[in-house]
Amino acid sequence: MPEGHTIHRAARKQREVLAGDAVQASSPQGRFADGAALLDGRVLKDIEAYGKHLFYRFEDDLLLHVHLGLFGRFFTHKGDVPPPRGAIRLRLIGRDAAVDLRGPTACEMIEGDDEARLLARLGPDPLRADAEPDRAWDRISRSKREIGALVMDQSVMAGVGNVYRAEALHVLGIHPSREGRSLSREEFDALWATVCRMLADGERAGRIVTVSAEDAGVPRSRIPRGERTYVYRQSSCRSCGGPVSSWDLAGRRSWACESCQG
DNA sequence: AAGAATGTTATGTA
DNA sequence: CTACATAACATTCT
Repeated sequence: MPEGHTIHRAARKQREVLAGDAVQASSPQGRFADGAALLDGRVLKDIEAYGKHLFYRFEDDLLLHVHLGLFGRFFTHKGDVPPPRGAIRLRLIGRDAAVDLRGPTACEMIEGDDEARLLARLGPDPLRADAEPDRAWDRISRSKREIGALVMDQSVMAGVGNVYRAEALHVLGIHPSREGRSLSREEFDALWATVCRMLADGERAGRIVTVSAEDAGVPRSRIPRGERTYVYRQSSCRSCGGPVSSWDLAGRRSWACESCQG
């Protein structure tokens, strides 16, 4: 479910309801019991998102790293906290709400230079004010790899996933199979700006809607499920109506309109 | 009800 | 060293 926008949104929302106070931490399913025991009763000082990674900073320099992976999800309970059902890896209960975590790829206590090592593997994050897009340009402009593989490579830029890769390249008319080094600086700048806009938009809306209201013919908030993207999981292009081809690119399904992105 | 999916990493092969 | 493929792992939905 998550690309970078989901992660940043979770950080912001959870910061509002959890940060600044002691939290009650538990791992009802047991797999994270040791970590939860360490965190229980401590003050959660801040939550920070970087790409698709989340860092929970607790008092006494305790640091929790969470990565949702493909299936991970948060559930927030306001008011009464229901008894845990199923495989909840982590439950944090704060003053205003409780947050459950299920299905993460990573939910672990880290220390020392673990955080620095993780961050060193990440490219600039379009949702962060401190992002340095030139770092992404350096990689892309020198690479023979396909641009569709590069934009999803978290060490090139952090936060873009399979939906935004398809959609961002589509609106710019760039075919995912083009070599990274074939992009002009202008094309890269437009790509970066588009990815920034799309991710920020997704964070605000809480879901991915790349189709414009004009193209959809209805307000963006009312576009039906399955019609919110131009080419991602589409058989025909929602922009020009032409056929959309799909194939495997860097281990994930990729979509492109051969007419718009020829 | 099998299979795909808004992801990453470790490992093997060329 | 680079590139690419495969497997592994997490869970929900159709």
